[in-house]
Amino acid sequence: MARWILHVDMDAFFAAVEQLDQPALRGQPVVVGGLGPRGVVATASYEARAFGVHSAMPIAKARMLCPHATFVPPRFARYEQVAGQVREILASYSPLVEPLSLDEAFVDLTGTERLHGPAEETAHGLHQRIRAETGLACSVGLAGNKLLAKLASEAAKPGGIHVVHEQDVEGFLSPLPVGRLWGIGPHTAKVLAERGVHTVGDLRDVDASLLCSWFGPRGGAHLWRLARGLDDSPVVPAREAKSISQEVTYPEDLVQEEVIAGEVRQLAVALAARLVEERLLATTVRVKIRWADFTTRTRQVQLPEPTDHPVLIADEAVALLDRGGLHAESGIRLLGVGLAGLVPATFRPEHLFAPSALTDALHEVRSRHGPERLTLGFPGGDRRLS
DNA sequence: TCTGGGGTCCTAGGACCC
DNA sequence: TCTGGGGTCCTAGGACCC
Repeated sequence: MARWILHVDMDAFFAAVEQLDQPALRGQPVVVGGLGPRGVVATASYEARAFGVHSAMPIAKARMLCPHATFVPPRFARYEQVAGQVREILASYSPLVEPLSLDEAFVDLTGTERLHGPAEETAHGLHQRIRAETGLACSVGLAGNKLLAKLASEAAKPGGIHVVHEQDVEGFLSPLPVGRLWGIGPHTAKVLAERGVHTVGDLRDVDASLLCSWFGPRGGAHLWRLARGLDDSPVVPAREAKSISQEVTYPEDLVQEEVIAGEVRQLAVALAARLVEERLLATTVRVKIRWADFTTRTRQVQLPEPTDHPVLIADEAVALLDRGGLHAESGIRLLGVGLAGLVPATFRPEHLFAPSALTDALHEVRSRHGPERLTLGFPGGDRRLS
């Protein structure tokens, strides 16, 4: 069966929410972003974009380009609230909704025709309902897969609907610059440009074997499919986070070792609190450090067993800093701590027994009575330790 | 105008085991 | 004596996304 995938993208989301909540800002240039000396633009309203302001631009430059804009720090809790409203609307059309970020989502409309009518009508209805129920504009793309649906919503901006039918795929893709394709960033775009490939049409004309010689067998095959608008990746509703992290760029570079260790501890403790909140344990601790000259290093270590213990995590993070000579020679602008290898915190042996004592006891019983002898009861059922 | 913060995925090399 | 090949785990870095 032919698929219908819809992509919704809220227009200038953070800025639009600010304009919604503060009517005086409507029709005015608004820039949402970090207001410190090292802040960057998260979202600029269309009025601000007219002055050349765009996402990821240093706030300092945005102030030069558009000094009369209103600059506001982000209010993520509020954006989250509105995003939830939008997700609820989307969920009323299909059980398969995949949020990509706060302001974007895929909806699989395949097979929803009997309930909601043709996909194209659904797209219009959904577009209207978001406007009516949230007061915010969005752009909607509709096509046969995620790759094309996302490109279609971009073509629909601002505030429109764009449908890409199967017979129009080649004509739709050909003139687009390769960098617009999902997965082709600045680096790949540059490598392609050096080889005379600028548009998706150019890319389609490159031999598969040549692409593979440039980007390896996997990368080459991937680009070959992208150029043809081929993508069979499914719309995946909720996915578990694989890692969590927290990092800070300091207004001024840090140089004192004690201060740096203290900051890393603080980040580690905050992350441990998130673990507890989300009922997770972590097995990998990472630190990230960025010097004044922007060189960046990471170090990571595996823990002997999963934990959410703040002191343990903080100790490991600080130890990682010392290992591999991550010191403050030239001043440090960013510190980060990350946790990975996340597992549900349904069972935490370290709180019942000292870990080594537990392990020893298990060995003891097994060696005497055989491996089948010992099982432990879990809150979620009866799983055998191995 | 010096370049955020939250993530995901891929690659490459080394250790280690069989 | 100077030689293997595959599989898996771990670490570090980097590209990419919003």
